[in-house]
Amino acid sequence: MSTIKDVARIAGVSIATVSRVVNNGPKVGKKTREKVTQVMIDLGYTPNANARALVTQKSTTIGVVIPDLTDPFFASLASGVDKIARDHNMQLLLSTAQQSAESERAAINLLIERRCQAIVLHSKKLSDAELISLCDKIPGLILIDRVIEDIKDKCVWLDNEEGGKIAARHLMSLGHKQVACISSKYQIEDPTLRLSGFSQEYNKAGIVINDAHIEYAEPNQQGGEIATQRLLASKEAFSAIFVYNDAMAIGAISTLEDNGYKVPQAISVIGFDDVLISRYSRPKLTTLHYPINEMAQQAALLSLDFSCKKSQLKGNGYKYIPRMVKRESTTKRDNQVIPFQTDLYRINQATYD
Amino acid sequence: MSTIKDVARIAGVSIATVSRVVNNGPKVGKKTREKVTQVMIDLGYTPNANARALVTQKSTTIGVVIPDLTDPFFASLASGVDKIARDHNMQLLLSTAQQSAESERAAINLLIERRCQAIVLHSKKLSDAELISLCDKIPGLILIDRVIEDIKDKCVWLDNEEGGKIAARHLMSLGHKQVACISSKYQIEDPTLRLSGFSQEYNKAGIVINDAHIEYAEPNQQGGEIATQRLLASKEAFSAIFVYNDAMAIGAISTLEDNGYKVPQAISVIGFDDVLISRYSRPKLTTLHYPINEMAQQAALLSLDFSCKKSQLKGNGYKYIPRMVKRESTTKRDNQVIPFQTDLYRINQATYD
DNA sequence: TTGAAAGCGGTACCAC
DNA sequence: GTGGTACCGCTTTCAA
Repeated sequence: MSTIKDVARIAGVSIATVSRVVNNGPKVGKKTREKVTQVMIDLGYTPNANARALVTQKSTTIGVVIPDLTDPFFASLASGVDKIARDHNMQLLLSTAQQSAESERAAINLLIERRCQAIVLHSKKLSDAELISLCDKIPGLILIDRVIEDIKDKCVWLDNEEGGKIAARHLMSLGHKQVACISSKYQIEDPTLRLSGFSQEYNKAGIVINDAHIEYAEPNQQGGEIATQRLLASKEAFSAIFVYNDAMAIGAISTLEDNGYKVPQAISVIGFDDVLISRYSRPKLTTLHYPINEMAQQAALLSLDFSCKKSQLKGNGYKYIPRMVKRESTTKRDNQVIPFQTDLYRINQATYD
Repeated sequence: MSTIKDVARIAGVSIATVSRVVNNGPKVGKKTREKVTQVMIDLGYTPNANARALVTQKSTTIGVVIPDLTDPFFASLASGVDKIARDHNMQLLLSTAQQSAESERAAINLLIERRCQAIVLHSKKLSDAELISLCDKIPGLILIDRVIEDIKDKCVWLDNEEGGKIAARHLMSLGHKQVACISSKYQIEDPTLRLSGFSQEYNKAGIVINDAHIEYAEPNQQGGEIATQRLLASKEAFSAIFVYNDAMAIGAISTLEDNGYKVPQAISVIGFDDVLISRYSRPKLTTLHYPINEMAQQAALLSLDFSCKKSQLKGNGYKYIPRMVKRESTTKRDNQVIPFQTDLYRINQATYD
């Protein structure tokens, strides 16, 4: 691979001149410019971004740390950052971190070694303290999907509790007084906050959601199926279910219909996140939209700002409120339908692949 | 951000020694090593990967060019490359290219500027000739989802035609003699090959699929719905549909059921790709598995090989054959069911969101 | 076991 | 306008 020296030598000029041509610098004679350009083409010269980054002390990459690209949610997050990167003629450097503090630390470190100006970090395992000191070290580090009070101005997050409240209000407005919840214990914070907001809102209306109406399972489709089976087996009465996320909600619908409960006619189901699959399910899922792509873009922008030391002013960070997306899986409570018919219930021996 | 010089100065040693410590080089006194290590920690020293890349003439990044991270198919491709990158202590540098030759060219160029050793390229817009000369320039460049005879050894692709044949055999084995096809005109090659393989296999069995049984639409859910509506409106008889991809297949199922045709009891539907949503649909989609993640891993590995100049031997590249995934949307043709009842058909005025 | 020094491929300042 | 050159941070001989 040819270098700037090769170009200079062959074009019969100095490397300084070549550099000027490459960077569209001013004060280059037309003839010289043409000659150099031609040599660059002949040689297939491509400037070395590493050398450039070294001397200019700035990389043109934005780093992102996420657990897994395979999850459409995180893919969307990465995609949002990528959009901003492209808009600024930068590139995405991806660091995937398994769900462990050690791994997250390593992922961030790789980004720092590359001297990424801007870093968007999704971290669920690192402690607040560690994150705070990291933010201190890296001006352009922004936290996404997490809020830490001391460094709020560097956080972009979703109000999960408010999301729960919105879901509650939606179901209440449809006349649902007996509701069940499916949550998850396999993550921190998010499930708890969503559930808590939901309960609070029902409590405010004088309805207490007792533990018998709450099931916990793994946050995937199968988890939703299992939780729903348990809910049905408990013989508690309910006309709607608030589910932790869309995958679980789809599992819930599947089990409900297998057992003779039409969704939404007999039982309404509301999910959370509004991931791709929620639009493909039948019935299409009513859910709360998690604007992760938009949030990621905001985080990237913010990160760029901080890395340029522009934003020295302490803001309040960016809190997003999920938005209701009414599709087909929720409807008015129908008094004709008995929410739960014991004799109709049968265990559905589904096989999972 | 402190440099190797800072560490050397404060530790009272030369930068050469610090470098040795950083790289676990041999012949460093135990005391010196400890002292230097301590200073590195105190200073929060992180080696500069750009400087390293410059002097060692090798970057520790694998580049990937894809159209869009938001599409789970491409996310899975990127994820496969990322896995190999991690396995080799490297990182993923992502370059998204819009669907234009210009954009693909720019995306590749960014990767070359960064001196990526290995590049996995998904390109549908660049000409064979351009790709060939590019492969010539960049030893570690590997093409995925495309095969060019002259540089076959640098290609990793899927046998789409064979996929069509497999689908045909599956439907024939279930007794389906009257079949319809939904394809797409909005892409090159893939739809044509899949359809061609499918037809060939049916022809071989003495069944000709005529044009009235083939509909074209955009390769998404809505396209599948529209194509199916047209198929139904045509009043042609069929008991199964071979659909270009899973999203369209889900659209097809939706329209069929809305019009009173149970899937698979009345009409079987088979998709292609086996993307995430095919497992979440109801009924779960029978489809052909496109092992993109695995292929991407293979491509990354190959790329690494070539970039090390190990693989000078011309191989034959890697051709993958899609695998049948039987789920719920296909079943034996039921002679009791009249494949198509004209009087039952009604236009379904669906609204799309 | 350690240090001095020559680059890697650029940029940018200073002369001319 | 153009050229000379001092770095950027690090690796890697070669000597000591």
